[in-house]
Amino acid sequence: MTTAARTSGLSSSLLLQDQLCFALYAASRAVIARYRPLLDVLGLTYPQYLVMLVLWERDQVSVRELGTALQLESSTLSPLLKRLEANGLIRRERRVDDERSVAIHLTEEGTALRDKANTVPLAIAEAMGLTPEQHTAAKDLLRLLTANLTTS
Amino acid sequence: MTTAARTSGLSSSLLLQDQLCFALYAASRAVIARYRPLLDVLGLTYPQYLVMLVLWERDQVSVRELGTALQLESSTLSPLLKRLEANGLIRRERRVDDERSVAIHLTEEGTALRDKANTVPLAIAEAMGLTPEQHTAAKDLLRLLTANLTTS
DNA sequence: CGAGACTTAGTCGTGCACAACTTAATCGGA
DNA sequence: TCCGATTAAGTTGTGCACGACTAAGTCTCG
Repeated sequence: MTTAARTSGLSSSLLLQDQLCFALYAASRAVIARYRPLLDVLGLTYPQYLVMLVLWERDQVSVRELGTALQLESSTLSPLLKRLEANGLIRRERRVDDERSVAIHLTEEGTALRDKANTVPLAIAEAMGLTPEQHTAAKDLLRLLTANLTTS
Repeated sequence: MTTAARTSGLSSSLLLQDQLCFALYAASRAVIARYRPLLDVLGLTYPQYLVMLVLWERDQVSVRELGTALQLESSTLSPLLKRLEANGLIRRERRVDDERSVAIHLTEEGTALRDKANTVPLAIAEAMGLTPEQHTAAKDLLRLLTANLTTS
């Protein structure tokens, strides 16, 4: 343990409750659990919902672009996208200009689902029960953390 | 959208990057990805590591107690514990006083692994790159968030 | 031009995560 | 006492996540 870490109070113990990593893991699952009943109504899982968020924002994205946005591998996305296609929410088509690439675009049904999803973010935000300041602080800290962990 | 939410800037948009939930999900996976190479050396996955943390803290816990500590179902823990047992780190024995319950306890090998794991928390804390204040603030916010989400 | 390097999706295997359910043991009150 | 309710662990099925790998298309440079 470095002097800096010891004097700063940075946890280097093996106690579960000391660990930020566990707080993160537990919080993430708790949030997803809160989403579940709301997303069940829409016929979506949580990762599927995230894919739909990207598509509602910008249609016609490649699998690779989705992976960049969500930080997911094609080995995760390919089966997930197949399920979304089987459920009639998206279609997948090889790009004409680059046949390695697959363009994902919304069906009419997929586009329409956006209206039903409109109430979800606020319902979750309210269930989180954080003040606006806490909400912003948490988001900023988590983004910083992710950036630190992925850019080195 | 309530007036409070609108004026406070609480996100009710469907933009991926606005969402605390996504920041949380991405950060959690980024942390686990950082752990992976360190835990590979110990022959553990991340959830297995969490179980070992509990056992290093207090041996002889039931599956139920593990589930309470880690917020995991027996349907997640039972197969995980089987793998830990197959790897020689733990043993499972039915309690004599209550045969519904299974006591999990460390083997010699499982106990010994603790020494090798000692360097892990600090390595992760340093990779996170947060100041002690940010680290504490993040932990506190995530605990508050989890508490709010699970107690209502 | 043409061969090797690179890129893009996708498959496969392993290990969570969780809902729904089952089995077995224990408890608790009439 | 005994029987219904409760509790503990485990099974099964579905859907991520990710590493390792494959197949096919594109690029690049000699």
